[in-house]
Amino acid sequence: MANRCETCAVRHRSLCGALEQKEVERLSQISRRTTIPAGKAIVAEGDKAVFVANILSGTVKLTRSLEDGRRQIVGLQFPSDFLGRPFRTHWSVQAEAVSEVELCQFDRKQFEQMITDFPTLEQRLLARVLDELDRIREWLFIVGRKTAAERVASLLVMIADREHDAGCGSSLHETVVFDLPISRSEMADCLGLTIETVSRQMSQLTAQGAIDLRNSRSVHIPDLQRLRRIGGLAVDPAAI
Amino acid sequence: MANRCETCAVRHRSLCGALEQKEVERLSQISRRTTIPAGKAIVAEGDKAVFVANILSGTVKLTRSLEDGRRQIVGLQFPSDFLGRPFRTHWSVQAEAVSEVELCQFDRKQFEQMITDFPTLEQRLLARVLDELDRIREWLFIVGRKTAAERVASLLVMIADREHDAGCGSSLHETVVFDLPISRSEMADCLGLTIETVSRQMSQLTAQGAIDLRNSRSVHIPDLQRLRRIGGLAVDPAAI
DNA sequence: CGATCCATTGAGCTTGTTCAAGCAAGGTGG
DNA sequence: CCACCTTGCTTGAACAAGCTCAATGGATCG
Repeated sequence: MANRCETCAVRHRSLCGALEQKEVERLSQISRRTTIPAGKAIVAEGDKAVFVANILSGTVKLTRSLEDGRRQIVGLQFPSDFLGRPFRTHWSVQAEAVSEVELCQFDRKQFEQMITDFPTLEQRLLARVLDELDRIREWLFIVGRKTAAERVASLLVMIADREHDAGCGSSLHETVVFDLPISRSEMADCLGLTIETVSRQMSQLTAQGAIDLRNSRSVHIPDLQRLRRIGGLAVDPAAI
Repeated sequence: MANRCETCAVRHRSLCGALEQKEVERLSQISRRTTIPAGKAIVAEGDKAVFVANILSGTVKLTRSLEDGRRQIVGLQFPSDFLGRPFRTHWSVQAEAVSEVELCQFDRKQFEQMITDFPTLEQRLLARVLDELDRIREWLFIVGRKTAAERVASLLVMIADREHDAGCGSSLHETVVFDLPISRSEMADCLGLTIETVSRQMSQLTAQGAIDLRNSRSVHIPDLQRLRRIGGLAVDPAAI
């Protein structure tokens, strides 16, 4: 398997998209694919950071929790996202597979060497981390200051955006249909709410006609802009 | 003023600490010092990103807000912290001077060029952004899942930690005295609470003897570990 | 068909908000 | 120097958003 990167589904959207042919080859040599079953922890808070990875498929949640069971999801990651902490010896969050997850792993130290050798890689990583910082700041705002209804609407919009993030500047009043990658309990942990409150808000959004649930996971959004408005979000999709 | 960096108060703690003599000189040439009075906005959400900066003195708050007045502080920055968004054309948050602030500004594009030319600078920046990501994830957890009392205690601990972050591994049960850089209203905006709730919690912490207020800004913490426990934080200072 | 796992719904309660008043410290001007 | 504001903090009482506890409903799976 000289260069499986050539057939990688997320090759161009991921970090690796920055690299030249020759560089990809070197990266390919230190990569290792793994599959993690749904629900399994990938790493725990405090674990030694031995690897970093690109997500090839599936959804990963990053969580922090207290001994008494309170839990907060501090990051949701999707295919092509980068998972890991270069230049850090330990994980500061737990990472868990929400669905079955395929990873393209690299030994952390070797990856750090790659970063040092290939500035384009480092710049792309920096840009990604800055993006993530933006997103989590937005998230902090949502959790800190929005009502339950606004939070749930915001989460749905965010997931809808990230699910088909390819075409971004699409038309107003667009219709979106997608499967929620996460359960009600995980939605609650994202939003700093309880399951029950999330459920009630979902029901209310349904009653208002802002969303339409085929089953509890399958969401139909007839008018994304309207949901954005309910969530108190900028109506301009580019603002994210 | 050939090289004012030599006398820079935050030289070694800031990004620039990574640089060689020759590099510092080049950076020095593109730097410009400015002073911003307390309470004044440095940049607004959506502003063009024309500069980045190191904070030399003072405290900066990063905020996001809704038209109806709801506001959330999504970052507090102190001397030696880096302020700005390299590789981004616009600001995604408002930055405001909490106290009078001195900045060491660089033209964004020139700074980006420096980053590209000096990998050590880029790596140090990356490490900083990763640190900030960690901190804000911790923050999201606090705002999403902790009670008012825990939030206020956590904030006090965080500020105490950052105020005299020099000596970190100091003794248990240590005593700390410091001035709050922020008002009650800003504390509330950090924590997703109201002024009144913050005030009540401060009173309660005082009643419990966990803190001691000379005046509303001057905080005496007789036992930092105890306050950590009240805040539901790990008792190990290194865990941050 | 029961068993299990989520999700939904209801009723009452708690925490933190809202609204309103009071208080202390620091100007300002007569 | 003292009345008068202003500003920021504190405190109280009533209220409401979201939580807790409990019951019910619907899938899916052996």
